[in-house]
Amino acid sequence: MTTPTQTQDSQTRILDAAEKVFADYGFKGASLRQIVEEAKANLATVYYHFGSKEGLMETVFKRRFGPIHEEHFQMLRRLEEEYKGGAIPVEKILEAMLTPPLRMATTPGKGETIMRLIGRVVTDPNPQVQELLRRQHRDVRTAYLDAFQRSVPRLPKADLLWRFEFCWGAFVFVLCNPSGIEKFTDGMCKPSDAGAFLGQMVAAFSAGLRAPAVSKPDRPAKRVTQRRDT
Amino acid sequence: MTTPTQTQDSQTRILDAAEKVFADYGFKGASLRQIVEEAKANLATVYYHFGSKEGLMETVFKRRFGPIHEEHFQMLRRLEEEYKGGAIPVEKILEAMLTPPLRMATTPGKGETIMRLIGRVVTDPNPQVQELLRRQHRDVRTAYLDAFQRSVPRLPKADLLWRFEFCWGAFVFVLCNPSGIEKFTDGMCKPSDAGAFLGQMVAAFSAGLRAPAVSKPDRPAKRVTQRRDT
DNA sequence: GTCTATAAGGAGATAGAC
DNA sequence: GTCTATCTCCTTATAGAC
Repeated sequence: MTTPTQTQDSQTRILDAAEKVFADYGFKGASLRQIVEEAKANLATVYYHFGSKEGLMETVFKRRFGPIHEEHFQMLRRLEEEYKGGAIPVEKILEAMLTPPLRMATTPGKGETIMRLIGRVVTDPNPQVQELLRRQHRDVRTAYLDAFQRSVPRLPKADLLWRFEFCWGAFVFVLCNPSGIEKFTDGMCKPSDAGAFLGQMVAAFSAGLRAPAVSKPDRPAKRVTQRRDT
Repeated sequence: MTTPTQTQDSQTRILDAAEKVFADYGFKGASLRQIVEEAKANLATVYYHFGSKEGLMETVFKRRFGPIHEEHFQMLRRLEEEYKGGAIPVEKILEAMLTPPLRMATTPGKGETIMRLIGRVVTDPNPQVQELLRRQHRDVRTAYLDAFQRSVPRLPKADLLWRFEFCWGAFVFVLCNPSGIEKFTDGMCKPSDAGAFLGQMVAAFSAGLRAPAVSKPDRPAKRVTQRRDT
């Protein structure tokens, strides 16, 4: 046992500090010196543990986004079992999609920081950041898109894709600047209240996803054994 | 007349270049040296014309956001005349709110850059940037919120505010990374097609705004001349 | 493993010649 | 008005003592 009264090891302190500073200033805007000052650690320690600024960023992301990623699949699998492969109501899919990040983003004490980190990362201009993120979330994305497609089968694919992007965009926009949202709405919207946030998202986007189609209907998949034009 | 065959003066070249580099890398991520290289201008020219990096940023924003701001009010005023101060359909308000930035963001040649600039700026972590932006758009925000409130009077204020943020968030999320959206949707969503983008936004969010309420009904404003509890 | 000292380069901003 | 040279500060990263 190593000095039981010490709060945390330097590695964890640096990760916590990095998470905070990245959330505040973005990847480029955050400096390692700010981070180690906040962490009460030494600059060289960062390089010893994480190799580089980019390595630190990867570790910061993995710590939070890894569990979210796993829970995403768990929740969707559970829904698919419950509905036995049939259509799942859009409300349930939306809940399953938004709950994992929301749960992580309301971790006691660090909730607001994690919330802002998610929003910051998703909208970060740095291609390194974008690549890292999209690579990990591509399979989640397609899994949820498939579920939605089965749930609103008559909605053209293009419409579904637009509305899916809108939903995700609205969500991360609020995550980006939760205290700003609260301020500009005179406290009537509190993103820190995960239940209210989720309820509002589900209400708005289940209606949005069920709205009438805009595009022309998808051309149905060709049937090999049948012909229409004879 | 000054050398008629020269394409543009240095001021304009710098503004164009800055717009591009800010859109690509954000305010902090963009360096003046990158900008002047792109503009084929001299570093000192930036300071001569704009005073500082922040001054350059302000000018870049004003050039694009000023006209958008004016058109916002024009379109809303025209709608209010047309409907003589009564309720305007939410579809019309949404159109009036999204058309000015979309028109600007589809300027021939520079459309994609301006689009990304808007998205980048709105989600930029820098407080300077945020302050500058919100100060100019606060009055537009309240004007459109008022219009929506009259259009869906039975919707609780809190619900309206949430949905308004969702709408704005979805919009700027797409603006942030239009080519990414197009790529991840296999070309089925083209943000550069302003008509399609607008149509999809209006369809999704007019339904979202008309969705059933989530919060309890607002307490009606007190009437001075009347009492309910006697 | 931990820390100090420092390298090497990029940033914003300015002085001063022309 | 325009440009070169430079100042000063801050950045990521590393070498090497303990």
